[in-house]
Amino acid sequence: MKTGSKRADKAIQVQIGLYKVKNLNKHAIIDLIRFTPGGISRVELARQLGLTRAAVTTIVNDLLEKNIICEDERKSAGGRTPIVLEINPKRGRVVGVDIGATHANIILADYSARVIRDHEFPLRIGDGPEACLQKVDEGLRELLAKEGLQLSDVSAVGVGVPGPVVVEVGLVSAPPIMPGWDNFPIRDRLEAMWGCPVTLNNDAELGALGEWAYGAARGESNIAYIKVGTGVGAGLLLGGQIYRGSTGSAGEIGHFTIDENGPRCSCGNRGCLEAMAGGYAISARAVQQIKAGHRTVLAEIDPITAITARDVISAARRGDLVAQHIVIDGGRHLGTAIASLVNLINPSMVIVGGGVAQIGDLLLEPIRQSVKARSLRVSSSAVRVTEALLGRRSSGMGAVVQALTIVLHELAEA
Amino acid sequence: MKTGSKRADKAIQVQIGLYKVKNLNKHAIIDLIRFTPGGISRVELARQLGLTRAAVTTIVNDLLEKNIICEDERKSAGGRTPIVLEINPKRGRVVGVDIGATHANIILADYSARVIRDHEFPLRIGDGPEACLQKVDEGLRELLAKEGLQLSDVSAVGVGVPGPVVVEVGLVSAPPIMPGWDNFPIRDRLEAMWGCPVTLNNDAELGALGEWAYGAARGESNIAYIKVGTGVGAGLLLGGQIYRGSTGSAGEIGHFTIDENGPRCSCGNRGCLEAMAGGYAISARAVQQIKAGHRTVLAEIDPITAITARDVISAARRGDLVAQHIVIDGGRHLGTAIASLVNLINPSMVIVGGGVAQIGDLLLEPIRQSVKARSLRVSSSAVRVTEALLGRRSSGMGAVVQALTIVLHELAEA
DNA sequence: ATTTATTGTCAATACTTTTAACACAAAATT
DNA sequence: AATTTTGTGTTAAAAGTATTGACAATAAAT
Repeated sequence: MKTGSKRADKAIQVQIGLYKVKNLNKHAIIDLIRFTPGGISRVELARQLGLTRAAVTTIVNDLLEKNIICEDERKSAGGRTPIVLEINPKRGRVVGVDIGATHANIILADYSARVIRDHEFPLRIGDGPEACLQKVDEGLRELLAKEGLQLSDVSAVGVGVPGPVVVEVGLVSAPPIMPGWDNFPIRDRLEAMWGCPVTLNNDAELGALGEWAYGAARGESNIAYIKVGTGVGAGLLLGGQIYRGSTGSAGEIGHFTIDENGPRCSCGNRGCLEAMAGGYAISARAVQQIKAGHRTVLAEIDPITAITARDVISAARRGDLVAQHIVIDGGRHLGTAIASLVNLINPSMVIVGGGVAQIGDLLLEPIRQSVKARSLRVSSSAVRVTEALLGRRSSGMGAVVQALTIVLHELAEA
Repeated sequence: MKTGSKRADKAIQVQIGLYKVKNLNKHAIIDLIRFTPGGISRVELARQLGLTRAAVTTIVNDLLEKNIICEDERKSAGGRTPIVLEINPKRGRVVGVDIGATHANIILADYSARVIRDHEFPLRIGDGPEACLQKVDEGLRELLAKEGLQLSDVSAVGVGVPGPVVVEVGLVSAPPIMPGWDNFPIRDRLEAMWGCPVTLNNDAELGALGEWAYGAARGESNIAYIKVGTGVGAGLLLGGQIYRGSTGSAGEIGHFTIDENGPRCSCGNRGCLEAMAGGYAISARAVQQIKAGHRTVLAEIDPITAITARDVISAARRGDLVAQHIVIDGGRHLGTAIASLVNLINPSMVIVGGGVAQIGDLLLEPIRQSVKARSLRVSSSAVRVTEALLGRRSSGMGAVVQALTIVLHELAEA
């Protein structure tokens, strides 16, 4: 019947969070601009969103007026040179914080998500929220000071933590590895401290988001980011959106049963992935190998109970055979779990990140082999298993994405 | 700035397929009407979709004019009696077909998805597409004849098959248990045979959809439907939508590795779920028990190699202890796989359906126990494990939902 | 009978998008 | 060098969809 008012098909695909659906197309345009590397022209926007050029022009003019985007370089084509639109980087700054089990990472970025400066420092999640958030606060102030900036120069902050997050409220619920944080009002506390909007998310989720936005998974719709650190967790991005499940604890593959008769896990079960391939399992395995008399540079560490997964990794990288075997075995177990994930989720990409992932193919190859062997051909042939392109910054960049999501859509609405 | 043209928040959540996003709110209203049991008033529509009553009135009037919906009964409330809107059942009929490994099920339903008549008959998927589709065609014609109807009285048909479906094209790709069907143009063939639109989907997906629309999972957003039959497969409904993965093969839990050293599976690996809890595994286990000298009514079947999973189930239901133990063991293995699914997906509900599921708690209890023991508390305490409310008709009703989705939104667009 | 609460409609208005015509710019062709 | 082709971006009028705010309808409570 009527033909008018056509809403963009892809608008729904493009959107990240659940921002107000008012001005759907305006938000879709913002997102398409920010997630297209090198900017995008009006015509291309129109094509991808199924809108007319005229409609795009009006919306774009509005965004230009508000100084959210800017017309930048030009690229040659067939006809008239298109004007490339980008998010205006000079408009302001946001911060992404990735709080891990043993380290925290703070990233200061401009509105087009370019890193201005970042800072990583040790921190023990077990010290509880008060002490940790204190340290993060200090770290942030320090970072800002180095750039001659103040907290008031930051428009929003995204924060990632290694536990199940109730996003709407901004706290973690029943986290396995964050003693003392249960139900602590993390977001509210930080908003009070910093005087700007804060979003709290799970770190693996943010890893997936970061890699999707600026890393290895650009343009993919169904991906899993595997964070291999002290624990093992997955962040899922399904149908173009972060998937959190019904209570925010989706992606907990650390306690996948891999061997019903395997070693005991801290959760009480046997043969959990974490008990067989996590950071603790890796160092424990090293100790065991040394005691069994295998020759390795790791034996020089004293006491041997102080051996960390990091030590094993770096020994493996330097060619230590025992360490390499430990890593390869870990990869095989990881692969078994990832194979199940691939069978269930059928992603187009699996990205391995986190501390342990820095070794690259030594870990990836056994994973790929297990996945190929253990998952259905339809799924395994459709999936690429790669390492995180953003390295240790995946989650931090995901946090930046979330911060920018708040800021940009807020600005557009105003 | 502007206030006008507010699109409904929930619209995106409500939508099932990816129908044209033009007239977004009209489609959202149709869906909300069809999936609200007992109908829904204009005011309630406005509330749930975030629209004004006036806007709803105009859209509803349009739908009334087109005879898609009707004003039906009335319910008392506080003030003026609301007028309840429902899909007009008299407007036409659709058909849902569930093609399984050993049986097919055809459902004839009116536009408000009420079953007019259904028909189940044996069929071997291994006979290939030509023979099977022939049989389905005969079955449908027979069914229609009994109601004095013809094919031209059917507006659309939804079809489910037990393999990975490429929905856009309407065929299966590399199905593990559908020899001869690979790349056969199922949808095109059926459309040519029946002269009406046909959608092809995976049967487990349809099970999830059917239970979500009219069964145990009404109102839930993240569910898994586990189809336990000859094989084991899961249908996922995540974020209110069917989730198919990147190549349409999501939900293949049949080859989850449960025990790295378990029995060989037809897929070449060891310890797959299907090899430990599928229909074949169950009957094989029964034979083994009989040979080991255990007393069971199943021993009366001659030859014992002819024992089917159905026989074991019915024996278990009638109290045979050996059969019950076999079922319980199967449930435990299923539970292990489901626990991994729960950890990864964090659904609010897991629905167990398919042939084997008819025994109820005898199978469900061991599943519940395994899930509770093997998945994180955050997730396991949020999930309810129940049996399919629609019984053997879950997938067929899902197919009806798909058929209606085509028809109703097509009518609304015209 | 009157008040109160809730449902549904109508006309005027506002906002967003389309339509259709045109201006602009660069490459390909004559 | 002039012309054509192709592609990009703008503008004004028209169409479509939703909001606003006033009002009518209807049932329960007082």
